[in-house]
Amino acid sequence: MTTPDQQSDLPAQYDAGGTERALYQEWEAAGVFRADAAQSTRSGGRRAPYVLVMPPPNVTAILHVGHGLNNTVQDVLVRWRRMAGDDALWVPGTDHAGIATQNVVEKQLAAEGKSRDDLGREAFVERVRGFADVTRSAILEQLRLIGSSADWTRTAYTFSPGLSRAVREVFVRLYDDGLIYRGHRVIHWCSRCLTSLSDEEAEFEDETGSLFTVRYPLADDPSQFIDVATTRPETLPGDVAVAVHPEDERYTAFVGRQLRHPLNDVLIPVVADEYVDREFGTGALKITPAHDANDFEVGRRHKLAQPVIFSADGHLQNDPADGLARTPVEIIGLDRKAARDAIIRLLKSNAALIERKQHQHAVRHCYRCDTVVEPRLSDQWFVKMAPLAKPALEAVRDGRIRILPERHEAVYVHWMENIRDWNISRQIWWGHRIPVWRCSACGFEKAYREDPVSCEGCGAATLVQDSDVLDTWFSSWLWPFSTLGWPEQTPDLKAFYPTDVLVTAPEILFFWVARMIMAGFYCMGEAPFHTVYLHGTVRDMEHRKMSKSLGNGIDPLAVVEKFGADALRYTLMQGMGLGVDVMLDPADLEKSFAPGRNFATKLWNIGRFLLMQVGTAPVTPFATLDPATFRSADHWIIDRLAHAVESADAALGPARPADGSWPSAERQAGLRLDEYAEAARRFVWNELADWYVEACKGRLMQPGPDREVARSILVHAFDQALRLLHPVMPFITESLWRRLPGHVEGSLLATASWPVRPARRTGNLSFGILQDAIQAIRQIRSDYAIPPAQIVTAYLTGPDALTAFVREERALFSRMARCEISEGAVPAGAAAHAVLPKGLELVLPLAGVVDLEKEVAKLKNELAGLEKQLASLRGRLANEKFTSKAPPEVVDAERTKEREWSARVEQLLAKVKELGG
RNA sequence: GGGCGAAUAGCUCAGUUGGUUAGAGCACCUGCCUUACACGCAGGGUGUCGGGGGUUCGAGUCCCUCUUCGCCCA
Repeated sequence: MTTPDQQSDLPAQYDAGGTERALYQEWEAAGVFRADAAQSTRSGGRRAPYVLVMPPPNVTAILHVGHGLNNTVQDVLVRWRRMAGDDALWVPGTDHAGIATQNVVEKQLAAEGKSRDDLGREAFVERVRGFADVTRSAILEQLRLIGSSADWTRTAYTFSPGLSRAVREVFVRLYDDGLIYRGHRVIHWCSRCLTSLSDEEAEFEDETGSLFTVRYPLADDPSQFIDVATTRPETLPGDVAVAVHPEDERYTAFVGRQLRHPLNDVLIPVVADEYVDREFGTGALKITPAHDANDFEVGRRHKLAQPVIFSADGHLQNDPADGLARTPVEIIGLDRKAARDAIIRLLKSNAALIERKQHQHAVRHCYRCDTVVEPRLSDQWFVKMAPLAKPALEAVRDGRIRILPERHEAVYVHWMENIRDWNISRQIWWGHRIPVWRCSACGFEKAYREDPVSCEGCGAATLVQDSDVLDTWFSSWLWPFSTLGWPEQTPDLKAFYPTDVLVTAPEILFFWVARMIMAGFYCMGEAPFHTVYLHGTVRDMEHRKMSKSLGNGIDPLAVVEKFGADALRYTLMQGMGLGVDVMLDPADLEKSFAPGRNFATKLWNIGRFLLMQVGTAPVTPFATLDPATFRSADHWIIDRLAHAVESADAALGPARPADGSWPSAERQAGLRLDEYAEAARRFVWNELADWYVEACKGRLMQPGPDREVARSILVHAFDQALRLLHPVMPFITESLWRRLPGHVEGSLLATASWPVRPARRTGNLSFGILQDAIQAIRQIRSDYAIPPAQIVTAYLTGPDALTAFVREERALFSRMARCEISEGAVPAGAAAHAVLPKGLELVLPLAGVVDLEKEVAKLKNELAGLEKQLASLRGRLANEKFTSKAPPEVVDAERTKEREWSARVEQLLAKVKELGG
């Protein structure tokens, strides 16, 4: 019964803002998010470890809705497993983001009119460190506002002393194993960031450029020439040869002869090389070894010079080591764009430019600043990847690691099979400095775990440390174990490695995920996780990625502010099929987040009503109820609960492979967060609220044993529903759960047990008949526009067992259908008819309202559709080929269907006849 | 240029080894402020499963082909 106290305790509107912060603090204070290494089964404890490592956001980042999505997925998983009794750990942290962070600070300096060179390396690094220390915690703080239940006591940072030690340790091991080498190679160079980039950091963008045809005359006979096609005339000064295909008859006579370069008169040879594509352009290729990776290889094969004709910041020069004046004086010092225009002019004046036409091609850009990448010859440190890739490839092939959605596995395998060495040098200052020292006296070189004092080779104190720093990913690839203390053999490392699921975006499959797998095998001898879950991207209504430059982003904290964290989380999860992008409208947050907001409000109202109806008096524990005292609705809701728990479990799990490797049947199972959210929502809204709560309304008004059964089951079903929903809507469920009668002071839903599926009851499941009857009456009411306030009367015919059952539940029936059941004989005259399964019929005499013709037409319409289907079904059953070839169970099912349809056709025919149709 | 994938309701997507009258959410239409909720309740499916061909007793599902689109890689 309602008490004034409770009503004031439960405001009509759920106040997310006033609730969430306090609840979060309560969880943290209670240590809910802290994992205990000693409890892990790997440490002799009794709980299975379940571990996620958070993809570390950049220190420069602020929370965007992509982070919201990524972290909500992880939080749902970790909260689910925590409730399921696992030793659940979610490791949070941040990434020092070398190039990005250095760029931000350099911009700050530029605003002050300074450069990093003005400060010098040490002071600059200190300045960046100061900046990063301030920004680092901001995004983690924001993650708390969306409810992330990460273990903040274990917060990691790629540039912390501990993780830096891990970086140095793995560098030295790889160096000593011969897997790190320094190479003189053509790499991707960003002439704005002044650093090299890995293949992954130099991203392709399609561009419309030009394809130029340039004429190179023979040195000893200027009347003969070769026309060469190029997209990059600015590299012409660096040409050292022209290559043709050895089997290209057009050029056979030229091979071995000298050409006069049209720009600088330098003599260059014609070489034959199979790399040349005869179909492309003129079939002749200019070779610029220092500014094209393929040309570099061709140059090596033919022992050609490698002049570097661009300075580090992208201006034309003569290579000081080359000795030849290849670059015309008047264009020295021009940047690449100006150089191109100038060279085109020069070629035109020499009549050497033969043709210029539009050309579509993919051009690499710096992933940080979007500058066009310059291939450039330089000394860089590389990791030899093939040996590392081998076990990482095997693990995915044999199912120790699965990648969801499955199609990404093929992408992974393809990349791994064609893996290229990894350029890990960056010519910047913010990052882990390469721990290699070289003796300027004797040339001795070695990688050191501890800074050396003097040269091991000659004893002189002339060691100099390499000036490059490491690619940031060289620290993030250690993340699953460096965060747990590696290379120390810590209790955490023992208890929590390997981790379970890696949740991230597909864009960094190669950058990060693949490399983590390789590092896991190299350092730990074991895969770092058994599942890679690649989720979709948040996009706007035009399917564009959300980005700062487009201004189409959504601030998740604004959403939290407006609708609460639960609304944000639920909306993201319900819209997120496996690998499917989430579409949100930045211009209309109301509409975008309506699913979460509406459901949160609905849940609050269900709770409010249910708790008021049930009251505070003690409730009989569900487990002690005697099912013999259940009404049909009780059996039904328990059955629906069982189904909901089963669906949620099937959508989320299995949590891990049973034997260390995924059997093919489970390889793509689970992690359907949208299906989990929908299963829980359906139970709460469409079953518990729409039917069961309504069905209980009458029962709760009359004291007695039946009221106690209803109270008990209401409380039980709602308790289970809140548990089911807690991972996706942690705040509102927690605040409702503690108000349930019988709640033990101080106990938290966040640590309550995950629902266990009740045994499916085979007993009384006849509630469905009532639902059919109620819906049929509602439909008739709607068809004839009967005002809701008007109570109608129905006459019941059909098998005795069914009519008796409906009469037994007449109170519920009349409440939900607003329809009384009459005991008398069906009166003559116009009436509406509900023809239900199993021979049950409801007749509603609605004098003056029912249109007999309309009624007959409705029945005939249904009859026509059914007869058509039945004819096709009978045709199939009459086909001897079908009955002999189809599996017996299929044929049986079709026969059963034929009987049911026939019965309904009979019923409808009789009805039409009765109505004189 | 190479690889992977997609095309099902207005939108975003499910649809298991081929076997119900092809489903869900959102949107939409109609009627309702029915004593928790209009951020709600009740009722309603709005579809040539991209086109064509084939295999089969049976195809949204398998094969071929065409068209369109997306992603990754060079």
